[in-house]
Amino acid sequence: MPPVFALVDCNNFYVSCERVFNPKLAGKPVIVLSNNDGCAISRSNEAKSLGIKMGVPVFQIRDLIKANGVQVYSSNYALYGDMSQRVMQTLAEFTPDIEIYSIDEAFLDLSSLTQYDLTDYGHQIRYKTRKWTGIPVSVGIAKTKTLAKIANNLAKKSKKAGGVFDLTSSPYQDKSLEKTKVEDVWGVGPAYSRFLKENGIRNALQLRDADDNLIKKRMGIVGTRLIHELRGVCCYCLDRCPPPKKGITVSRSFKQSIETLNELEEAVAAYVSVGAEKLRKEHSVSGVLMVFLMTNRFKRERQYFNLKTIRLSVSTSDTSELIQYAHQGLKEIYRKGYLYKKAGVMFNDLVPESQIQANLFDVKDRNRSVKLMSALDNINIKMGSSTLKYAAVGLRQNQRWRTVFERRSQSYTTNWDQLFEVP
DNA sequence: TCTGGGGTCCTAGGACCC
DNA sequence: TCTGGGGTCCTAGGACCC
Repeated sequence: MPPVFALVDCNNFYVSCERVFNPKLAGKPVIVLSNNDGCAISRSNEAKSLGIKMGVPVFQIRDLIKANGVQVYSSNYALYGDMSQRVMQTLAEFTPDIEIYSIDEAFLDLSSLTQYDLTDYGHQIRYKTRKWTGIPVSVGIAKTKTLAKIANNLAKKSKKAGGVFDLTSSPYQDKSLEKTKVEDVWGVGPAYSRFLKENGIRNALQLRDADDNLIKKRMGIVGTRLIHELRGVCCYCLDRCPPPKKGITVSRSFKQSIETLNELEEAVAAYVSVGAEKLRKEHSVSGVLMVFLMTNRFKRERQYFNLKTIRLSVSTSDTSELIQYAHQGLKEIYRKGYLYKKAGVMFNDLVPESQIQANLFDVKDRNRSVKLMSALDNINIKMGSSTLKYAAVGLRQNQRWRTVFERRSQSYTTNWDQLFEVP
């Protein structure tokens, strides 16, 4: 049975989430911003038409926003995460062979359904997802994941397609690839794009028919797989249960730069708290902690970046223990006299908590720590996150490092106090 | 004034060992 | 005139993704 994939992709996902709970936004230019309301990271089609580019800093488009009445929202990850779950649950109704690829995308294996009209099936997926969740999606169908990506792009662009495009049955396969710019192919970023164009390869069709050796030499095994996928030879199969995470990072920019070690310690303690909670949710412990800090790379002032790696004698997910290690590392890399713009922690060498290697000289009561952490997590799940937190993150009044979201919508679906109200 | 955050995979080169 | 070879492991950096 030859493989057939569908890629289901939510249209302008964050903006679409906002629209579900605020129907007045339909047909208007809308954007959703990154942390600290910094950059535009999701744009409605109307906003795209105004020329608002992905990732553009919002201060650069102030006038455009004002002149066109662009609706601007801070990001609301609680809302988007919850809406994503609903979309994925809906898609899972169609087939158990589903790979959740990102917050707004999933691959479906349709190999066993080829006796049906797949375009028709795609429309059913679209209809049901819209009806059950309010989120519009596009569906691309093809013999490989890379081709399904291309099909999905065409489904979004073409008016005639109506949001669904089946490349397996299309008589215009070569035309479709020819229409796709090489930089829009999945796996071709700025560096490869430049190289390919230098060699006269401008679209997906030319890439498909390119010389294997040329591609192999500059793009390695990844490039070889890429052109095979374009030829319809499947190199990436469906991953139903993705492997456990290899690392967890928590980092934030500060709206205003900060200078003192004290403030950095608070911020880092807060990031460790978030990361350790993620760690415990995954039932993992970390063996290597890294802490880093940096100045503002967009400024011309004196730059500084430093990172400290700490190997833990016993892997752990205990917040207080990890805060201690992180603070110890931070002290080593902190230099007085710089304006710090960002800091973060990374947990690496993750292993399942059931496989902790004991250390002969360990002095910590591990059982007590596990009980304490699970009590902490339970309270925060029941009463809302950060109901209980470590004093090391400081008092609310003077947290200059705290991320701001000035134009955030309500957590309509995840917070009892902010549920959607029918007027 | 104001510029996000979190991942994966691959490769080259060095250290080390036999 | 002349300085082995091959394997493994680790790390840093590059490239890409959403």
